[in-house]
Amino acid sequence: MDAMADDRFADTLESGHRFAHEVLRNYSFYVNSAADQRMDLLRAAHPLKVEDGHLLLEAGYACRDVVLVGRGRIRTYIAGESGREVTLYYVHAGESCPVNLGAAMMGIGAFANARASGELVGATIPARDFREIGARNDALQDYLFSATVLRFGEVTDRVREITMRRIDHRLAEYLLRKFDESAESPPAAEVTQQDIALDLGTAREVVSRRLHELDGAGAVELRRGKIILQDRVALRRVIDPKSAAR
Amino acid sequence: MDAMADDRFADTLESGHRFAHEVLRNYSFYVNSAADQRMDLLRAAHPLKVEDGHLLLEAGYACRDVVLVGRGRIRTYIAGESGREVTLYYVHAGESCPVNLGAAMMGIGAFANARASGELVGATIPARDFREIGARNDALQDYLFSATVLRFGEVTDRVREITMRRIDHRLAEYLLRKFDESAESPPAAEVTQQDIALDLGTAREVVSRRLHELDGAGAVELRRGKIILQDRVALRRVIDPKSAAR
DNA sequence: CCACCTAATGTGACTATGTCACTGGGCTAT
DNA sequence: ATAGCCCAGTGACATAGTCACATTAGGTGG
Repeated sequence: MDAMADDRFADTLESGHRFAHEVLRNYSFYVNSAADQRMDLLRAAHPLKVEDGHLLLEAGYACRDVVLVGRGRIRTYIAGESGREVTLYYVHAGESCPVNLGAAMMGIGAFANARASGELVGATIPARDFREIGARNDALQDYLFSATVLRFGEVTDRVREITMRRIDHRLAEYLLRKFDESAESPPAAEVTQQDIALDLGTAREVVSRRLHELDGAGAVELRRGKIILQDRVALRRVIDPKSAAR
Repeated sequence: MDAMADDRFADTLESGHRFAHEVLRNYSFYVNSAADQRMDLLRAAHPLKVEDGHLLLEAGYACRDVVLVGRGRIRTYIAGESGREVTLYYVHAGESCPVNLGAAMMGIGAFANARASGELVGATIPARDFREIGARNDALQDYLFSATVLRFGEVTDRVREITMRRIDHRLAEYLLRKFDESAESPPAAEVTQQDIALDLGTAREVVSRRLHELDGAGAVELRRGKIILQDRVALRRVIDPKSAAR
């Protein structure tokens, strides 16, 4: 379905379905489905709008709905009793979360937790309906497998990072990524040290100390809830002493 | 297909296919497939027999075949340059490895390494053929998704263990599992400390020290390449001081 | 049986990371 | 202003990983 055909199609929908369509159009399995199957999906979808921090999945608990993201993102993480957490990955528009898919499609308890990270707009489809539609939809079957495998890869990369790399390297890399996403100048990352700790799977105190090293080296400037880039080269040097380049 | 029908079916096969059948009969997608699709799988399968340690998957490299296990097991793990490794999971008869499936079905590089752990007998199916057969086989599609999701759960559990639990607890649990599998009396685990370290994702030295604590506590007796259970209750007490029970 | 070799194990010293307990600063809603 | 709460800083200590060697149990070939 090309963009124009898509727009014409959207115009024919009643408003409830139009909203679902806006969410679903991000998903390859929807776009690649036949028209009648698309309608089945639209009919099964319910609008979803939740605020920051809303709990979507809890480890050990089954879940009734498949969640599709239209705007915002979901953070999937594991939590220990001590309050420490490790972010597994973020789910953005057009993506999905195998923990959610697995729990919904297979009727098993979730392996991890998931929360809205910032305001989240999307749609939910009852697991029952999703299963039914999936049973006769190859595009959806393909999607289930490939989406899950790709996340699997992300998680194994996570394991590698956590077990094999030093925290200061991972922190520097994390900051570089945030700075690249920043629209400010100089680039700045609007995150608390706690946020960083949760994403890296370490303790806030550790982040605090490493950040002060980076500060001392003149790589960054620290503010409350904000970190400002001072010297990109110095920051790169933490990861690889030779690559002062770029 | 019930057991008797299965035997009759096997008798009709030529010897090459009979071997593949012996491997494939462990797999739900094969058992649940229609007869013609089973034959397609048999025809595509090649026998596989490799010795201990044989490398089956290497991180970053594509792989041409889907591996099916008939006897023995495969260890899937990630490796750092320092020689440390973390076992992600073991693949037994009738199971499969999403890293393998993903790399083969999607033509991408493997996320991790895999080696035969002990002698391995099974079959390989060229990725090309497996993809083709999969495209028109719902049982196979289902299997791909559910097998991958279940491993996904195992790996997230791994992450939880590695990041949230103390090594001595994990070690004690590991030993208890090994002892439960032991046929000897008193139960004994025939593993080197290095093996344990790789499975737990820690360093051999750490295992050595923790084992000596357990030895000192009278929980186990240490031998070269072997650990013998002395006091199951003491071992349990490491994990949970209260549960002296059982 | 013995010399020799090697994989497996033992250990000290040190570094890196995580935990605990507490301090203090800045922001916001009364 | 002021109470309360995030957010951040820090010392002291516990746990885990690294590095560099020393030691030893078993196996092998003479």
